Amino acid sequence: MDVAARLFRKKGFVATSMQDISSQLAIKPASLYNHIHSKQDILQSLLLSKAQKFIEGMQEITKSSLNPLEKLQKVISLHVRLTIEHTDEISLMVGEWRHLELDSKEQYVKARNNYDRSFRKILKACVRDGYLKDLPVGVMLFSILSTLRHLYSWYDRHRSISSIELEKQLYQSLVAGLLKER
Amino acid sequence: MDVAARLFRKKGFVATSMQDISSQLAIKPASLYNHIHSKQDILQSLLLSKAQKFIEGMQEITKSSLNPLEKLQKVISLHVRLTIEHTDEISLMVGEWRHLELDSKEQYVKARNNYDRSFRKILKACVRDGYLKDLPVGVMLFSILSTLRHLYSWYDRHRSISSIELEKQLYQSLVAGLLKER
DNA sequence: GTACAAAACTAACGGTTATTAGTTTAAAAT
DNA sequence: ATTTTAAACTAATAACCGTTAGTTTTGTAC
Repeated sequence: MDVAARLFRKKGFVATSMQDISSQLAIKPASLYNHIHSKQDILQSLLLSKAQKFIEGMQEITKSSLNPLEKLQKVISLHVRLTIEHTDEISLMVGEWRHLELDSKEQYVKARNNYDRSFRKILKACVRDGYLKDLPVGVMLFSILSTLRHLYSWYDRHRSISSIELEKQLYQSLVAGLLKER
Repeated sequence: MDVAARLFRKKGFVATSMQDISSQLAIKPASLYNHIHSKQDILQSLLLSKAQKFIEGMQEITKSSLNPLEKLQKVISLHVRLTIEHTDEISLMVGEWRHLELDSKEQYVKARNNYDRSFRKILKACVRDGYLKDLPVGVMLFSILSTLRHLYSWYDRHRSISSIELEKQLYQSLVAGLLKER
């Protein structure tokens, strides 16, 4: 799975052949089928398992008793942690999910929409409770989310940074500027 | 080229066959070759021509006599304009450039690096001249740039918004929070 | 040492791919 | 009306794809 994830990321799912994967493992393509059911199955496992981690992380944050701003901070922290731990797979969540088929695709999209909705709720709560300036939440959400989603590409070029430092800088860039002076 | 761009965006370059393209045009796959040299050529034309537009836009801004903050504003405006005018092609610049081959790939990467460097210079100048808070410019650049680069996906779901309104909201979300009070 | 299971192998399958060569039709120019 | 040019066509090619079936090797448990 790790080899596949790395290759899918580098070449894309469709451009990666079973031959590519098997040769990295020093076995024949057909031998792969002793371990997996299909190429599509690899993608599904990779994507759905990581999507699940985001959902779980978000659920934990949502049902906590933190204030909205602290929740927002926790979400950033969640993205940073998962990005560092599963860089390749996260990159697939951005670029290769459209090659999922049927049920798995539907399932994935549903999970992502659900996640986005939770994120939006937190932002709205931040505005409602006076933590953030009263700006249109749509572009605000998009801006924060697209930065967090593509973090893997930045992290690749700055692997030496600590997760704590990265979280701090992201908070500075994404959130601190939107704080309401109180 | 428009049909190809739309299909490349929807299904990905590799997953899009010449059959896919030709059938949308109601001709046979082989007939395409009266107009183009290869599938790869389509991608090259699409990507390099739009990359050129970004380079040109950035050059014009760079050599203008505006102050750094105004330049930053102009760059946002450039992204918004090109995103609205060439939504499909811009999406390819994010997701399909890795399927470029040899020279064209090198050329594309070089152009993008060059663009990023110019962007960074503007940001640094903003900090130097006291327009923006003195934060690490790396994450700041990444955050702004990744939002602007993926704007096409947001724009798709909000096509009714005016470019001026979009620019204003982006400025609010991305830059206003980083302004130094003076 | 023998039995069993896991995981490798070879060989082959039908299907799709981008592309070419050669030919015919349609449109435009003279 | 004739010539020229552009753009469609048919047919074929070689390469590669994911996957299956059947077989052999390898490692483990008794």
